Amino acid sequence: MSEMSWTDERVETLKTMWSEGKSASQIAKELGGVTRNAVIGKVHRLGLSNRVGGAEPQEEAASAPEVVSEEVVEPVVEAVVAPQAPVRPAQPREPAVAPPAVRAKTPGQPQPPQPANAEISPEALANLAEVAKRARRLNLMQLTERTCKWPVGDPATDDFWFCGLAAVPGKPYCETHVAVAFQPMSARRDRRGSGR
DNA sequence: CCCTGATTCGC
DNA sequence: GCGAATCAGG
Repeated sequence: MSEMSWTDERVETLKTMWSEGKSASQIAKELGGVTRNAVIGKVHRLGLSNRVGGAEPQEEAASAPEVVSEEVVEPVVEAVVAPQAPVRPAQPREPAVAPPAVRAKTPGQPQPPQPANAEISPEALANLAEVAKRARRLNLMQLTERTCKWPVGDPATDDFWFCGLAAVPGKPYCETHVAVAFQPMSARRDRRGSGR
């Protein structure tokens, strides 16, 4: 049944879809009975090869922008982020408890327990509270390679700072924070008894 | 490995 | 003219 051929109608569909930026495989699927190679081959024979630029328009989804006008290049000034914003630490060699999962927004809300304490050893927890007092409370700009970059508080408020104590060489945090950030997998497992 | 289009060449 | 196979690239 069906000698699948390039009828006027099918060619029209091809032209339309191709000009709309659809990929050869998409068109082939739509037409049915042909492979993307067939579509590409036909496209070339029809002379409507390159539509724009070259090959990348992988986009296209539910919402089709329908670009009918010219493209307007507007200068976008990206926000200049800190030199080495450490909020998302370095390489948790093992697992590492994420630092005080810096809350996105929680204005006016105090943040007593920084990390989800449930996973931290009592010792570390104690030091944590104590070190908070000694913390130098540095801001982003004051951080250096040798300062502890453990974030404290809500970044959205002015009640936000970094520990700033002497960091362990090679690590982004001071000893106390390294202890909570880089916990061996085993240690964490031990501490969590229940669950699922 | 998934995908894209481009080319080749026997049919 | 057609399109599978192949190539070149992301």
